[in-house]
Amino acid sequence: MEVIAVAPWIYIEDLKKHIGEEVTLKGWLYNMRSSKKIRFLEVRDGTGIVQCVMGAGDVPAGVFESTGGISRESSIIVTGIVKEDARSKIGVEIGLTGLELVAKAQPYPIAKKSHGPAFLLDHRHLWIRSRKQVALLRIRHEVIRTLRGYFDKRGYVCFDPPIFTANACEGTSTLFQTDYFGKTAYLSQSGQLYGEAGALALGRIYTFGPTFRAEKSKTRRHLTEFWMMEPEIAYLDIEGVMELVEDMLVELVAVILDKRAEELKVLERDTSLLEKVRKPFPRVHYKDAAAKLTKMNDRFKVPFEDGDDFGAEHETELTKSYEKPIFVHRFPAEIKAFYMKRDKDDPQASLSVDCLAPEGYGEIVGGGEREDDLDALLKRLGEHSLPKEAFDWYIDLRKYGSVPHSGFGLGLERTISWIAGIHHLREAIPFPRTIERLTP
RNA sequence: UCCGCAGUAGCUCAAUCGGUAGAGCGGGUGGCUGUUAACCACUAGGUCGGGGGUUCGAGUCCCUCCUGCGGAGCCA
Repeated sequence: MEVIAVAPWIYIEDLKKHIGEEVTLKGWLYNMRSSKKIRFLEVRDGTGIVQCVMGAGDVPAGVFESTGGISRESSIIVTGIVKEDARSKIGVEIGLTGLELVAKAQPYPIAKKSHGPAFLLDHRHLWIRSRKQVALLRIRHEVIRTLRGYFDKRGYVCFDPPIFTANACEGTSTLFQTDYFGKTAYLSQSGQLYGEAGALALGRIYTFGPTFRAEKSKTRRHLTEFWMMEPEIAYLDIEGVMELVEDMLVELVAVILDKRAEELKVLERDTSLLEKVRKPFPRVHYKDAAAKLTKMNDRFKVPFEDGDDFGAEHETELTKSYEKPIFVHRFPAEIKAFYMKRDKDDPQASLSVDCLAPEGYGEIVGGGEREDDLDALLKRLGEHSLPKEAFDWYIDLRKYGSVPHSGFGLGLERTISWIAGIHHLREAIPFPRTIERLTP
């Protein structure tokens, strides 16, 4: 076909800066509607979708006719005049002057009408081209950029922990096991212990990377591979953690509302609920939360008892009475990891805190103050029957200039799901890994 | 590991009391100058998840296995 690529190549997101000009777009055919003498081509280029109008007489001889045979998702390069048009969803459309077919696509598996989740996940590599998935992945990018920026601006150092580890970090979750030159290695379930070493070296750090859990969880809130951001700060206490998490989430939500408004609209997110994410977030003592839940036991399938960890239904019920994220702090030490510091005013309680997102999205942040006393830490390791040798380096941190320190872990996909208002975590990551899914 | 739901055309689903397997989308062919999940006509497309059983007759009832989904536990 004819190539008339003299006009400058631009992206669809920048079209409004070029009204009245002839431009070139390089992308793919998202959809086409045709009649005898006019065709409407929806062209996408990764930054947006624009409708291109081709009248039979607008393009060189033969181009109009051959365009009719172009299948969805064929790659094309088009030239045309950018025009303002009130009928367009994005305010502009293109009057085509030329079209070059780069590669014709075979019949595209993803239909314009609905598909089931299994089919879509089997075609995830193509599904990510769809409008909503593009919006979600752009929000994911903005969340990552904003969170990193939040800590970078405040002098935190990005500190990358190893992914291969020799031992179970917390001794709780089931880990993925792999052969490491004849030794057994595990895939990291958290970078936190390494983050503590980093905080004592650099003052305040954050880790950001993938983590792995071999739990056989089959729910929309679980992946076997997910991303966590884990800040760790020397000389910070539990109150400081809550202030930090609160400030971080308020900034994050504000930035996404501002910079990714278009994407939230594509996802039909009710942003009025996000507008309410302002300081302060309610701080609920575990004891008060437990008392509240015990009174509501008639509505639970699994009754709640003081001292229990929250189940999903308890968590949801607890957050229902608030419009913004809440903190629940000072969980019983017994149900928390060995490294949690005890509350000196209540030795049964740990200086731990979870942040629960509203609308039933559940725990997005968990953290607290770490045990910094050598003897207490050794005692905890014993109580949890963890092998002391494997933690020698971690114990060292208490021998050489131990300080009170705190940190938290933020689950990236859960945070994205909440902000974007999506039903299932698996759409918040390009290629989700679940118990039954290793491909694509 | 436990509980629940589902599996019918490439995809999404329907099929009454057990009685000749259908529709929409997608594909193909043709029509249409403002469509926007475009529309209209025609057309091709089926081992009803596998195995066994009941019955004159099974997509439908029974048993069993497989696969997927949702939830619980655990967690972010």
